[in-house]
Amino acid sequence: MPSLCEPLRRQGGSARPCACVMARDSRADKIERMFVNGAVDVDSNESKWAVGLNPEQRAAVYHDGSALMIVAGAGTGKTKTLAARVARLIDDGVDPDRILLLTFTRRAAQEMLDRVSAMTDRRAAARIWGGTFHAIGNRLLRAHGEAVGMSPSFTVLDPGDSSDLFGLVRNEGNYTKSVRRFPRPETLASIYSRVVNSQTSLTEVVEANFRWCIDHTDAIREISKAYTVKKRKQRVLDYDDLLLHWRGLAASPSGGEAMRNRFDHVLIDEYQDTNSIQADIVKALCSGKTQLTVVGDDAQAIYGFRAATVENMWRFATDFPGARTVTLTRNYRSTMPILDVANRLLAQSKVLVHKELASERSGGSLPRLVTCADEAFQSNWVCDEVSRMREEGIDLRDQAVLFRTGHHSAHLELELARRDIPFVKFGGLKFLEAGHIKDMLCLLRVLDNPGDELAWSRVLGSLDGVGPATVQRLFLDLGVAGDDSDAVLTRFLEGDLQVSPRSHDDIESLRSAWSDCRTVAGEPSIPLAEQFDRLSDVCRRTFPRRYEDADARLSDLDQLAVLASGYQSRSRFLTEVVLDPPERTGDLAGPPHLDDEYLTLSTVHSAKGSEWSAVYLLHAADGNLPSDMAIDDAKGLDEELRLAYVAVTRAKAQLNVTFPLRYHVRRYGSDDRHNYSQLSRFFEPIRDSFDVSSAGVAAADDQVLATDRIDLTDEVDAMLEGLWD
DNA sequence: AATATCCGTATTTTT
DNA sequence: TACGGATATT
Repeated sequence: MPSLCEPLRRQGGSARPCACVMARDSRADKIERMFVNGAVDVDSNESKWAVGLNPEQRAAVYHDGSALMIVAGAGTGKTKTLAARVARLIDDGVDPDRILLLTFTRRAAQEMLDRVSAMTDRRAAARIWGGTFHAIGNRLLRAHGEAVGMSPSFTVLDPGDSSDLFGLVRNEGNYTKSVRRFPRPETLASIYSRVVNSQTSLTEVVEANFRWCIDHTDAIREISKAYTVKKRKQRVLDYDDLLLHWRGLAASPSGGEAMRNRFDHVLIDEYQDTNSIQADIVKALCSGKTQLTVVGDDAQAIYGFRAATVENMWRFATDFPGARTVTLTRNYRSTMPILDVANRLLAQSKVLVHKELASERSGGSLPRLVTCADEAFQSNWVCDEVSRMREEGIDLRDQAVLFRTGHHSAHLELELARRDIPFVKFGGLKFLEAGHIKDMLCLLRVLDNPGDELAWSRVLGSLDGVGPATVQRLFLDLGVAGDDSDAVLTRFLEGDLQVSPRSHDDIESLRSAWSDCRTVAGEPSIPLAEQFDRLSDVCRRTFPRRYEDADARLSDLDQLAVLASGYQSRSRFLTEVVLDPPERTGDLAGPPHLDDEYLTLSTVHSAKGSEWSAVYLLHAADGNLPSDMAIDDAKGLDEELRLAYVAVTRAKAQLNVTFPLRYHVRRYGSDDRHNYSQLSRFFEPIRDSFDVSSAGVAAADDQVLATDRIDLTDEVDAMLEGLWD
């Protein structure tokens, strides 16, 4: 729908359209209040996306002609601005199929698209290309990869698969035998990934980030090469390959032209967390007439470990001559006392030019800093406080507990469970890592790509009476490593297999299920949901032997089947589930309870982009935040500081920072070895921005006595008991 | 050749 | 705790 500003906007970026919209501000404010109250019955002459934008946001939304970088501090309405810009483009007549919206997570993409579709034609919004770099890369490679000699039917390896493949290569050479402490498969995979993503030499990467592996550099080089060869042969791509091949496609003469003309607008969120390969892709995409918009905040760059570099932001004007920069500093999320903490944290940075955030919200109570005697006091304090806030009307959904690493919440999780406070944890273990999930996915993967060695070995190894040696022999007999992968499946289904007699039943079950599900002439014979049913039959045979809790795992498969029923094609499902696995642990634990009240537990990394009324930051102790692994390195330390910044800026009204004085040294095990810790060096200098208190510290001596009394009583009782004999 | 059992060792963050 | 690796047992 054409807005009143249409003719003026065409002139691009002038002050006049702004003035024109500003004149309607009081009405816009009223409409925004209606939005907030859930009344969305807006006058149809109003462009919904224009509602409630401040002058800087408006400038970003209306900008036209050159590349645009929006520097958006925390809570300054960057999602709103980007979504409004996309909606404006659509209303201006840009073909939504020619708009590409790249985000950091799938969740962020979905949120953005939801907001866009609320502001403009819903059907148009649904046609936008939105997703992560990896997901979009996957989609484009399947569509255009053939132009550069790629098979469109590649399989995507999840990070676990990559590690397994490294493990395979690692075992084939005799690396582990010669020397002690050879890097583990996951370590090899992360070194490799780091090399690829940072585009620096292996020697440099090992020296800078994996010093403890330095003696094995040559072996790592060999293994990495062998890993690459294996991937190519099996027609599988890992996460990094999706970016590398996309870049290759965009740079190639044949594919590049199609890429440059594919989109009219490319918009990228969280630009501070892109790496140099992603920057190359962006440059290739936007070298023609395509218009680029990026949004980012160098103060929130927290993915350096993944070779992301804020340089991409700092170099933006050089990379894209004539680019315009718009800076958003008005914070609509947090109260000023919270922003004081954020500002004072950022002022400690050695690398950032400090930008002050100013709150548009009045009032607000002082953030609290709580020194806890130990983890138990910390968990108790948080649970008490969460419940108290809930009684005061702040839903659990509007509260979150944040921490630096996944296991920092372990103790709290137990206490929450004990008190029946429901929670979900983000950023912990991925369900893809569960063995039984992999079992099922591998059954599907062989059907999808019979050249996939990893999937074959997992499936074969799960059969009764088949171990490593038999797997090896079957590989040879079937020619799994050969060239014609489809023939491999035929040989398995129809050929004579040399296996022990006790394997026959399992093999027959597998053959029968696979035959029913097999793809014939490009078309699967039965729908995906039925394929799941048939393959579950195989799992029903193998699980009881392999897993103690076979029943629970089988019912997980039912959940997975529900997830799968949303997809028509097997390969689509496999790819999506690898690129976008359910994020919350427990997603498969029971029926979906999305509407339930629950408290959010999240790593700081996974909390990026979210906000809650009340935020609790746990373990704000030196060695945890900053992590002790980053302490020697100035760059790493600065990233930890930004992590603290991201954490505190998630809070809207109530910020609580806690740390236990006494904490267990060992992550595992039940011994009582512990250390005494100090408040994080980031928070120590700004204590006076907090309301400081403690939990259990003054009463520590009493506590010890109380414990002693209990022990003593037990002893006395035990002694007395002996007397009755 | 497969499976059971025991030992020793783990460095954060995620697409 | 959990997993890889080595050794013992079926």
